Amino acid sequence: MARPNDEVGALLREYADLIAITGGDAFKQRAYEKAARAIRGHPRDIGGLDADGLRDIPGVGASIADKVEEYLRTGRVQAFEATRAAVPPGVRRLMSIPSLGPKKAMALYRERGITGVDELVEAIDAGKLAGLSGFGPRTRENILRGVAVARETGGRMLLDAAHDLAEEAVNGLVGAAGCERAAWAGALRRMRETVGSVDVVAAARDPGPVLEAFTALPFAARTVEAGRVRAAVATAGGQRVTVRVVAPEAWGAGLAHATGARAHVAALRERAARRGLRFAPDGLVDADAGERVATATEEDFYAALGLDWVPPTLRENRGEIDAAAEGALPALVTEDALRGDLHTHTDLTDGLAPLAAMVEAAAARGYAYLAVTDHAPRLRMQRMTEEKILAQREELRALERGTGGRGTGGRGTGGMRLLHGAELNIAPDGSVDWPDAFLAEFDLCVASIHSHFGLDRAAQTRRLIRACENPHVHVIGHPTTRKIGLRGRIDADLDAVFAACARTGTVLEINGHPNRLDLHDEHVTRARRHGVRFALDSDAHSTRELANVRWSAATAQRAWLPAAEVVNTWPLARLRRFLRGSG
DNA sequence: GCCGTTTTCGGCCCGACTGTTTTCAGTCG
Repeated sequence: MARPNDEVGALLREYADLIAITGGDAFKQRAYEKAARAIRGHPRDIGGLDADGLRDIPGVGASIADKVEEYLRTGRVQAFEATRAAVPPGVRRLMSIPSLGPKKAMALYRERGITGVDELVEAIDAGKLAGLSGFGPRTRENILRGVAVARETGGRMLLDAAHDLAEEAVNGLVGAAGCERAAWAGALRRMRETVGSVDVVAAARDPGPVLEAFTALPFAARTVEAGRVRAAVATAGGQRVTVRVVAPEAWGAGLAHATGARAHVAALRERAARRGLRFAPDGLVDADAGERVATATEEDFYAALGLDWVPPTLRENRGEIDAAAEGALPALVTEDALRGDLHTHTDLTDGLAPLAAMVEAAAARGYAYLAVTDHAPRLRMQRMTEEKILAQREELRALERGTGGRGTGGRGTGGMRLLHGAELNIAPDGSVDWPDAFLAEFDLCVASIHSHFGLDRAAQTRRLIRACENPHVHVIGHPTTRKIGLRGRIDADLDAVFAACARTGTVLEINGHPNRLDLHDEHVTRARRHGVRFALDSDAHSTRELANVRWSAATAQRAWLPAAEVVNTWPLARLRRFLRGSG
């Protein structure tokens, strides 16, 4: 893990789980969870902080600060070791299956000796859970379904984790002897929603020293493969990172080969063959002359095949090669084109940063506007009230005027405009929080499903369509509610929902949280056919997470989406007109 | 274990749903 904040967050989270599994104090467990979240979302790198500095992070007190300091100094925490030893690591992993919490995970271990997911599935198949209290047929079914969802991602990395690892690999390689350049490729560069292995390409005359440097990088726990021009390592967490070294004059072809999906590469290879060229991982070669065709850049490579350069997010063989041949590739929406974010949270509900900090961070991104959309009351745990959200509105207006806000010193927003909103909850019947008159006072409302994921198709479809038809609902947040590796999509007739969105002018969100990416690219493609408009949102719960729109933009690109169809690329005046229903 | 404009102890995020129970524990958002 690249960032100490993430590493320490994971450590504290692990300890919180272990407290829960071993039946420790629930408030202590919560304290560790809270500290883990606070450290992960902390805007500054904690690597250089001492115990005093750590204590300034809300949720981190003397005890946790000392433990974190010990960890940063020594790589371990003495006080955690005993608890760790009492629970096999696989038992904790059982908790990642929906419907299995700490109590059930521990029961499986104590009563049946189960210490991992595979063992659990075997035990269910063999009927070994019979008679175990709390594991009736429905629970066993839910477990098997949960495992199936988890296996779909099968240990693949989410985009943010893959990206951090890739950056670390590339940064480590560019300093290696003789390495002229290095870049990440593969599924990550195409921004597929999950990444099986992080693939890096390096350019060098002599591959030896580069490969040596690669297998010696700090994250490389063991070497999986060590060839003449290729190497692969696994991290301590079992994540795979590969590198291929190509000659500098073959850089373009090598990078393209390592980036494209198999079908894209195969189509390029055929195209090359028709031109008397051979496209291989190590470059492009004139088949007759046996001479390498220089491709110093990817543009050179695609040009050699008579093609425009294809953006990596399109390299899936979904028509991009024909489009590139005809000069008809689409102008894709980019992260830079975004003028604002329409779905963000503050510490008024479950966000980590105060309103003023979120505003400041959004302004630093160069946004022209920001919508603040904290949770509404039906998400009970967030304890939202009319009074609290109205007080937030006051604070927000004051910030915009440059006359206040907690700890801002009246700095205001640097010209960025603020939209006051909320993330409403779509009830099973399709209704949302708060009466119409109250909703009418918001600038923008996102509405999302946060409960009753198991309704049948007809009910779920009706539910979403009714939410679309609500004139106060502007955006449907994370429309299918899937969480990658954790929870499947709700069952709904999405085409009917998309049609309702188009008819009512309701925007569909492309949520950039790396474990959501919802809508995902294929549904965006489908929704486009109905004429729907989209919002690329971060769903940020901390200042750092505002950057999640990077993954939203990538997902949108994979659906060939142009900026014109993304409402938060529009100037505020046009966005407001659209929200009011006058398009 | 954290926290404090009701403060150094005694609270802490609430309540619905689910599957299983026969009156509720566990899980989740």
